[in-house]
Amino acid sequence: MSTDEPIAYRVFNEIGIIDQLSTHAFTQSLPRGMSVAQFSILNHFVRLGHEYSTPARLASAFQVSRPTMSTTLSRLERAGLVALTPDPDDGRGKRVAITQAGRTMRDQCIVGLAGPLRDVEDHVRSDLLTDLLPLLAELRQILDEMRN
Amino acid sequence: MSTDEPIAYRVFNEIGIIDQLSTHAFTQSLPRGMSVAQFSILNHFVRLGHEYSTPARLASAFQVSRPTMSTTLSRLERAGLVALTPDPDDGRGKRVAITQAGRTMRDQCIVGLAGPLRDVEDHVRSDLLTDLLPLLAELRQILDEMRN
DNA sequence: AATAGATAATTAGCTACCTAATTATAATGG
DNA sequence: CCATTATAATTAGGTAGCTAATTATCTATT
Repeated sequence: MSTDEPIAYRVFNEIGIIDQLSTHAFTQSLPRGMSVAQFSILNHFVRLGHEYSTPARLASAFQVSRPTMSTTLSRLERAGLVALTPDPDDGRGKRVAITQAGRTMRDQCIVGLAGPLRDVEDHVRSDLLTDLLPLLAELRQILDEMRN
Repeated sequence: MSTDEPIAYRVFNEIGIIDQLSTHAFTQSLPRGMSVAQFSILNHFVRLGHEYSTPARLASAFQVSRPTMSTTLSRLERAGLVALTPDPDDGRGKRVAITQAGRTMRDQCIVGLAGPLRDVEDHVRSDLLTDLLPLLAELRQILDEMRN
């Protein structure tokens, strides 16, 4: 199927389908109302252990536009999972910090995701993921460099 | 970075970023107002050479929900790139056919996409894409089977 | 023949992403 | 010191994807 399409087209096509299927599966396993994007932000705080960040730095960390980060942070704030405060040193900026409820929610998400993740690892031949990861990282890095 | 996350999580994370970057780049190279999703549908008609299809079959071919296909087809119809007619044999169904304007638009999209696709193929080491494709196809197939 | 159950498509309402344009504040240069 | 330029965040408006619920029609069962 599609064997006459350019190789790059076919690769990105597969990637698009996988992204869609996996995002969907993971969303299902998250607590009601949580999305992968929102979880990623909570996870970011816990993993890096930083006290706080800013919308602009988060947008750049996730390679997402600032308006997109702005609305995702609003949803997290509305749910009480993140606190937004004005930056005392810069009247334009804001500080974003995870709340205790946010940490709890992050832990619940980790629990929910564990099953589906293990499922995938169990259904796939043992080397597939370890073979894929470096190749994907290589492609991602090149695409990242190209967009400048 | 993230070396303590589950391997599957890291793989899907890379895939998500690549999907985002590539979709963005390809959208830029398409004629004004066209999206990758819309192009894919036009391309589907030309490639398979079918006279017409139905919203339901298209939704299933692209592994997308029917409401999603419904709105994408509406946009294509609004742009005159696709024609929707009632199915004469089934009062519930519709037939979808590509128009002449749709074929012309599809050709323009192919031209626009050629540059970025060649760009990627030129910037990447020669084996990366051919190494990736079968692994991605394998993963996609397994995920596809798992969601049942 | 009538009722119940599938199926086709759409509508409503949500999240994620984008660009373009606004608003507010900082930083810089004449 | 003021004007310009840059930066932070948001608002407005658009596309793509989803689920849940509607409407219409077909199919099957009784």
